Amino acid sequence: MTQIVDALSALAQETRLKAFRLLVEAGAEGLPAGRIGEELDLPPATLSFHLAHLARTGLVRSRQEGRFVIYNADFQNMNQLVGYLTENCCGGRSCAPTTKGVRNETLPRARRRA
Amino acid sequence: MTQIVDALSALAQETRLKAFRLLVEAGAEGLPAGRIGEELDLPPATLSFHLAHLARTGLVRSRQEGRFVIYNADFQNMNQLVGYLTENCCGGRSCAPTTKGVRNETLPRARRRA
DNA sequence: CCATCATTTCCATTATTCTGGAATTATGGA
DNA sequence: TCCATAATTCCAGAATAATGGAAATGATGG
Repeated sequence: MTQIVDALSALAQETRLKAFRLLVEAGAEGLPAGRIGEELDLPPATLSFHLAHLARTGLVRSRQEGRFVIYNADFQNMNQLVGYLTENCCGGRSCAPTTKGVRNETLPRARRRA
Repeated sequence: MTQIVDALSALAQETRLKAFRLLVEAGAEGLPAGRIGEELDLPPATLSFHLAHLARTGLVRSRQEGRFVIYNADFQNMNQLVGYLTENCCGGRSCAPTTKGVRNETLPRARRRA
């Protein structure tokens, strides 16, 4: 539960949510910290603070590459978070996205459950 | 985005997450405030503070019923939150729930009666 | 109305989080 | 080595959130 709360609070902040979305867009390769700071127009200390926060919760990982530190989203952990919410906070209902375009073929066929 | 951040931060707090889960369990009928305070062992002012927080974000609704105020989870809004996360924060990956007992490669969890 | 119970509001206190300048560490190149 | 660049840590102030006692509001039955 603590882990879940931590992960939620990591995303419950505009700057961090934006940063995380950039990393999601960037995919597995990730982005150098500075690139994120540039996009979000953040002073380095503030940027570092937020990236560290995301990293502490496991939603994000970092690796050194040359003089850059590359961050990337950890999709596995993000999956677990969404999984938790779906299972524990949706009362057994689908909680699947209902937005246009995207049809959830990824869902394992929600077998009826009376 | 503000809405999403607000909803996330509503859940990003242990007391509120617990309260919300109680309401999810309780389903559409909901629970009187006092019942929640009893379960979570909270002084009334603290309880009210957190319920109001959840209600402000729309994750929860309340109605007066006799001398009780009944709270219930708003599954529609919760769905939207999960939908947002799935679509915007999962990079197109499944992020799908394992509905009921189904095991997913990355989900080490289990437990919790069906 | 009055007593009582349920809940909220008020308010002060404490705790936590956010912010960013300045100093520091790390890396690579000339 | 020395310099430039990338990023983090240090630190302190500002802002926001959580806590809960006490008083106020609201609802119901007598």
